Amino acid sequence: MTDNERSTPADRRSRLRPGKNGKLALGPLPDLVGYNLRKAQVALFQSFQNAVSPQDVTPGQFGVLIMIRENEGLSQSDLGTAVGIDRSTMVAVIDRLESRGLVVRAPSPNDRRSYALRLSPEGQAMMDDLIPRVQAHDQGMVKDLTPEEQGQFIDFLRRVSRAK
Amino acid sequence: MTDNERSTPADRRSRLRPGKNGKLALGPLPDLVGYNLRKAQVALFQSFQNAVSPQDVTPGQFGVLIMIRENEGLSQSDLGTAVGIDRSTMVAVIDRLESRGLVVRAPSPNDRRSYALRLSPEGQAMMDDLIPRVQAHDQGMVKDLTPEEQGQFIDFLRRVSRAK
DNA sequence: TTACATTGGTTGTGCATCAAACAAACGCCA
DNA sequence: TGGCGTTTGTTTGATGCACAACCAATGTAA
Repeated sequence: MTDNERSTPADRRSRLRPGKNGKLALGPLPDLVGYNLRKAQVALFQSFQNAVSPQDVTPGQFGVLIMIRENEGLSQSDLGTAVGIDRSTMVAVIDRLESRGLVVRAPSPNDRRSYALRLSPEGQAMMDDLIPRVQAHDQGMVKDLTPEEQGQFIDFLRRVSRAK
Repeated sequence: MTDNERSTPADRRSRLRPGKNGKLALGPLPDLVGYNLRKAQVALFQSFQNAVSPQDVTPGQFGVLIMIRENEGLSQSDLGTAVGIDRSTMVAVIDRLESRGLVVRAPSPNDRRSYALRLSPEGQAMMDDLIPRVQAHDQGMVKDLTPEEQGQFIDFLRRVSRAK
């Protein structure tokens, strides 16, 4: 069963090592929505990295920065709720953005426990540069879909997100 | 600019804290395919966890286990290439599956550097149980889509994955 | 006002990911 | 047969994310 009865080196690489030929069996995976969703997300993530370089921002960080930009003064917890990540996770996220000089943790005027987050001038400048590039990249991701299909696609994604 | 000119506690929570009302501005995010893709993926991930409990397998681990099941004896590197994760990442992934008794690292008969991975009997039994449940869960994710829409959706996802 | 519940941020743990560097093993070729 | 480049698995260090436990600040109700 372990396909190891041949001898020549060529055979070992070409026929007995299916991985080298990209001929691995995938079983039920290709028919699963989840598998294809995951693959699309991975592809998007990687090309996103490429599109925003040399800024080195992840899609998640981009979302966080957008939310801070659009809602100045919000707290880490509210931000986490909005973008769907845990508030304890948010600590390290903001740590990194703050250490890069993009985000400022100002004391909240109403609540001494929380911070009022805002973009630094550098963060604002970076986002002004980044947003159009991210939008262009996003268009590139669906360039093989007609405008009508693009609308359907986003609609499907939203309906799947809601389907718990 | 920092919306902190009001006074009453009620105001602070109800009007000055948009997060509490779910009324945070989202800026350009909702129109980005990537944002919606990401959200759908998060939703799927969480409901997947729920659907396979108490087995405690992530979508990524499920993919790895399927590939091992369908391609007995493949190496960690080939497996990583197939599922799109780095071979250094694969070390810890297999470590965990092996420590749970699901996967066996057998010595490769041709190559003393590599392992021939296969499922243990426990791993096979678990997958026999898990695969139908994952397929049912997958159907549940798209239950709000008509069969035709489901086909379109998977088609769109594949085209997006290919669009580098 | 005091006691209890809730909230905000932090720390610690664990998982998943990649890049870089390395030793052992392998393959090719002179 | 030997040497050299390549491949495999590993380790280390970094980022990213989740959850539980914790403490301090805040809110609320008796």
